[in-house]
Amino acid sequence: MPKIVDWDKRRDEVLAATWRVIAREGLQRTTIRRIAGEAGYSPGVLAHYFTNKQDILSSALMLCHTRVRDRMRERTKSLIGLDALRVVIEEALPLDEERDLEAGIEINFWSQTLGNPELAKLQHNEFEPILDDFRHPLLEAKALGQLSSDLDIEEAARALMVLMDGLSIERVLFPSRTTPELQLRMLDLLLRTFDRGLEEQVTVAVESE
Amino acid sequence: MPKIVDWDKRRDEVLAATWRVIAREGLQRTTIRRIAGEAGYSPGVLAHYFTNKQDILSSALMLCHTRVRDRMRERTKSLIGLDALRVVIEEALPLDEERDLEAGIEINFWSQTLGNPELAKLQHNEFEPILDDFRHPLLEAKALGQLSSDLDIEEAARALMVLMDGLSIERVLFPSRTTPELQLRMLDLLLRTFDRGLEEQVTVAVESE
Amino acid sequence: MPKIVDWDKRRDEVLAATWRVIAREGLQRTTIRRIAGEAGYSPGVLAHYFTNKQDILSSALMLCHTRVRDRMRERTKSLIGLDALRVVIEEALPLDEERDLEAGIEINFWSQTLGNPELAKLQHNEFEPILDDFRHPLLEAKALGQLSSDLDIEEAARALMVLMDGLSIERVLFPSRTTPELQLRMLDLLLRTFDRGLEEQVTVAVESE
Amino acid sequence: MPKIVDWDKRRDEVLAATWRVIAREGLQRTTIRRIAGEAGYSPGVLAHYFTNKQDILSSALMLCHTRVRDRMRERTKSLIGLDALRVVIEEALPLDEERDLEAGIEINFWSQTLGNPELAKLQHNEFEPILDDFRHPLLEAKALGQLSSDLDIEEAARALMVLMDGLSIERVLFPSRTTPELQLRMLDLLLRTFDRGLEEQVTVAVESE
DNA sequence: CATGAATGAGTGTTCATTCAT
DNA sequence: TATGAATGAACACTCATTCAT
Repeated sequence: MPKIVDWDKRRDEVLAATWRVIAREGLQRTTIRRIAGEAGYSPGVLAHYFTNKQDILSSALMLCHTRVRDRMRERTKSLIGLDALRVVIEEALPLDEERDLEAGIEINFWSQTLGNPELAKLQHNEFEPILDDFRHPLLEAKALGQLSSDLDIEEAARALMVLMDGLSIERVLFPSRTTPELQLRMLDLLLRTFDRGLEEQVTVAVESE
Repeated sequence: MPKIVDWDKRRDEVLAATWRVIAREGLQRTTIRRIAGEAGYSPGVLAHYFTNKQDILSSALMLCHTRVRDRMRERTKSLIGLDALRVVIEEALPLDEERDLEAGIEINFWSQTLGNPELAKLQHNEFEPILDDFRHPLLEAKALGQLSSDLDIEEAARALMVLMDGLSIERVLFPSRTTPELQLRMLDLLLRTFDRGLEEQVTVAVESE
Repeated sequence: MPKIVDWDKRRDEVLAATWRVIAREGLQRTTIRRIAGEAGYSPGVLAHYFTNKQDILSSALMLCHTRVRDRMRERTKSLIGLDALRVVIEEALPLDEERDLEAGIEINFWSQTLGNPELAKLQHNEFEPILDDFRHPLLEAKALGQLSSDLDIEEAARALMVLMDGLSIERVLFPSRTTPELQLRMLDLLLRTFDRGLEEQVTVAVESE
Repeated sequence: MPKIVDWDKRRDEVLAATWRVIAREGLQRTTIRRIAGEAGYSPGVLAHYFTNKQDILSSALMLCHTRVRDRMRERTKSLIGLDALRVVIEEALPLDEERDLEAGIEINFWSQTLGNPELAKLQHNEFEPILDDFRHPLLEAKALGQLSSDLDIEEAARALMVLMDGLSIERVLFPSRTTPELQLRMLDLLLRTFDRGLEEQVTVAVESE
């Protein structure tokens, strides 16, 4: 009877080790040897579970997205509209250690993506699903009358995505200056513009003159 | 009779070549040999003008910042307040090819920074000056009464910085989906929140009920 | 109750798989894993039937020789002299797909043999038996008066062996230029020199002047 | 003033070392490290003079052909016809240490060629020139009346090529049994068949009955 | 000053072999 | 017996760096 290992469990072990190495050393210094060492295996063993380094890295990035999205789904199960939106965006922002790590992983892949067609394709495939995560609660909220009826959903979703990416890189590069509190203030600033459409604001401003 | 070379000119030539290589090949494939080849020199000559590869890369990043800042200064010489602010932020956003290139360079360095204390230090040193570029016209505009008197300058400056970084990465990763027009709409969305402080908005909203 | 496996059958299965892999991938790309996969077994099982990779390869080469010799024996059972000789040499030449394969296997081992004492010893042990396959029908034919009485059997046998090896490599490297027809013409050229000894030819030539 | 090395001389040094390693270890055990060590350089230096290992090996094979052909040209400068033919074929046969080495190199490449399209193409390109080396003196000799007027030059040239390859592999695998004397006897056997065409032999044979 | 030859460590990857199950 | 997980060395290749010229 041969030794049977849980394939997926091993893969997850290796990917977890990959994350730790990326977070500690940076993606450029993330080598197969270091990953294997971090996971407690010999370098050759990775060949059993991944076709090559690219596979490991792509899987690590996918795992990053998957984890975030799983948490979003989990925490928004019984929420709708603005409540759901807030949870979604809060899961995407680097507000605690776990999400700091995820933000660091993601950012490490950005520059890699530029010269790597395979990673570029993966990132492009992920674009719409991520946007959907924002679009869906936005649509709900608008339907519920929680947001301005003039709100451009596409623009709002992109604004959230830009905020998420901007805060991620600033948190990672300047952690002490990009506290969770600051991030939430920035988020509030943006969300408040959704409340009241631009035209309406202009109208009110004119009236108040 | 020793040949006298223009030290700074040589350095700038090399750094320009470095940019071209980074833009074409990505930072990971940017080698000393390729930089030297691009600049038309032999690999060994770089040792005369830079202490090592790290020095070249750091200098290239500094040059990126310097260029942006020089253009900001040039174009805001005769402007103040909101007009200056707009020029400053537009120089920082990837709205044309030149700034696309600069955004690409910058982003290439982000992941490098994580595992590289020297680069990290450099980035930290750059933090305040960049923020100052936003603070200064904001303060002017506020003093001129162009912005809400309640506006938190620090928060506004950071919000601009976050927007700049967020739009930079999205432009680089998804250029066709992050057009100059979209960027300017996002910028307007943010700037409009500066016009009218949050409390005021709330007040108005309450009044209109 | 332990499972009883047919040892020799398993070995033959593995060796057949080895041939297929060598023919498809070349000896250099012939790995234990690929052989095991081709045979439908796990990599580790080969250790039960062979001491190591070298053993597998040596056995595969032996099988190549054995097959040729078995066919020779089978087809020459009721033949003697020149008739037997022709069958023997035709079995050894790459005149059809099966023998093309065998020639390819053999040639793959040639270069391996040079740096591999074990294979070298095996090839040396095979030298005399192969030569015997030619010697025996040659002796018969000479005794039957089918060949020149001056014929040096040793030289003739070696000439056949050289022809066989030369045609094998040319067939494998340049198949379209080394057709079965060409091979048979070359064979006839050689066999005709056996018919009439050299001295006799010279004599005739002198007489005809 | 930089250190200037003779590029071609270095390449030849490396190729000579490559030959020695191939002859000693076999092509499969011929690694870049071993070649570099044999040449007295560090492994990395080979990258200066060759694009990759394939380049080294292809060049080594080409050098093998070039050397043989150069010697042929040199030694046949003042010879024509049968005299030239004999020199040509003797330069191609492994009759001394130098040509033993060349034969060993050539044979090592045979099996490699099978799974290597680049080498295969090189071998195919070499086919006709090699054949020409035999064709040319054969045509001369025929024109001079030194060979049978019925001789098929194409067939004769191929027969010489087959003999050369066959004797090469036998010399390399069984050096003690494939002495220069034996090789020359085999060569004479073949050359004599060129003297007197097949039809003539048959005619004479019939007449003598 | 400038060259480019040379170094040697480090990369991803492959693979024969071992061995606990 | 049979499995396939695991090892660790070897591979070709890349590259920052050094240094004699």
